[in-house]
Amino acid sequence: MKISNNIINCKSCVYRNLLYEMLSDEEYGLVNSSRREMIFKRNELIIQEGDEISEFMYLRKGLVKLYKTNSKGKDQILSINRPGDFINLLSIFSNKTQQYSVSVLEETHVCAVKIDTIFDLVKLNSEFSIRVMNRMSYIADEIIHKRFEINQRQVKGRVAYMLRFLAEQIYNKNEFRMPITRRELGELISMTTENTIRTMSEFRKDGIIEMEGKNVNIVDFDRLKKVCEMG
Amino acid sequence: MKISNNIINCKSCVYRNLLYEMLSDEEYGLVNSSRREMIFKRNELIIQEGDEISEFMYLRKGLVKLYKTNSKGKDQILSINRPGDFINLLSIFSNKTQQYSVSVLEETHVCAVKIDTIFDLVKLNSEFSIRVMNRMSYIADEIIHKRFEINQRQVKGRVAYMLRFLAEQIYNKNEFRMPITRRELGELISMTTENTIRTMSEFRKDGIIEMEGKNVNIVDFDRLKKVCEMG
DNA sequence: TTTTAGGTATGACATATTTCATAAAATAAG
DNA sequence: CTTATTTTATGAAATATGTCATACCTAAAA
Repeated sequence: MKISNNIINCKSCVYRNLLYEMLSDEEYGLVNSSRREMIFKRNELIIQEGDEISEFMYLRKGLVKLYKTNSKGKDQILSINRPGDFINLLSIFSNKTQQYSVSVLEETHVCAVKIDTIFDLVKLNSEFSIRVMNRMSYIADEIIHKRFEINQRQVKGRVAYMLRFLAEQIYNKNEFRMPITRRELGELISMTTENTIRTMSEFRKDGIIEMEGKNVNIVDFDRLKKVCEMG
Repeated sequence: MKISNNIINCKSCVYRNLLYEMLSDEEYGLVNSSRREMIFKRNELIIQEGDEISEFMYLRKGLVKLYKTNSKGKDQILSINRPGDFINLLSIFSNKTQQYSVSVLEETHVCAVKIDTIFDLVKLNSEFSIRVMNRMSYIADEIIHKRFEINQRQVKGRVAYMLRFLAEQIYNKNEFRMPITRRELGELISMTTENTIRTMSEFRKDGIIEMEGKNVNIVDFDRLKKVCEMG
């Protein structure tokens, strides 16, 4: 990780609308003065489960995974997050430590605002409070809903679901470079690496996708959808 | 459902400490004046996914399940909730409809406060806001953590985990009457009813539990724990 | 450049889980 | 109280998934 010294002006930030729009100039100044920006490279750890929470963090750029590690050292990925997502909002008001780990899939720029500032803003501006609650609600629903969808499918349906997610939500096109390994894909859908690889191969043999290393091209989206809906 | 006319005084309510402790007498008065109390019997539906959210609801007494229904009509239970749990707090600030259904396992008394009142309180009292966020955090973590635990186990481990949950968190004793059917237990751990039943029978044959209809007695808790930890 | 570690790939076999069938027991409905 | 429906129960067969072994490829490290 390195601290960025090329800090982009907040006025032009996407979060101005997403979270900070109701703040007065003075309140917005509080955010800026307690804010720092960091750059993380692939595989770096941004947040470790169990750490003290001292900053509220969100992505300005990049892609990360949010996950938990079990007692046997196995990871379970809860979500893939990108700019516009608040990576630790769900834990900030918990009076606990970080509940999830976050690590980097694609080079990521993180904005970090001191948590005390966030508490101050909540005290100063009730519109901001409500927006924070709104975002918490959204984040929780995203994670819970994704698990709900995954749990009712079996391997093929799960892989299809995640490929759709990547194509539709993350990259907005049918051809993309997988941001995660097959093992990580397995950790996302609670399946073994081998089965995940096998299923991808099967989709290739069936003519649903084309693959070359990490590059994936969904050539028969309708069939992918069907597999996704069948379970 | 029937409206209760024997409304218990809020001053003596467990929620006074859990959620409302920082409210002034005047603010607390707002809660009371927009509050109603309802009684639901087993299997009644308290909240239907998709309903408009007009009230903030929580249990004074009883036991409920919170669940989602998939496109094929199958339910997936996300949590079992009892007094002290806020059954729709996670959805109130979402600007959406109810995200989960809630139905009754054991006769339940529900307090319902108009959602406008909750918004007013958030605006009036920032300590209250922070407490609300704290509770949202807690609720989301509970659901997410439970799925995390369930997903890393196979049938035996899952059933063991839920039996421990019932014994340790819900009833505080090793002998209890199952508040859910085997099918519901299956919906809670994402397994078929048959497998769930089979696993319970196996635990009985192995001398881990005694069973008679819905009555369960965990006679070898150590072994149940071991099964739970093995996965 | 060579070495090393991790990622992708696939087969064969073991195990876990679902599905389908059937039946007794318990509970709800008339 | 009788009848219908749901719940619990179990077996056998089909299917899905995990495990172990092995190989090759790729990217990072020495």
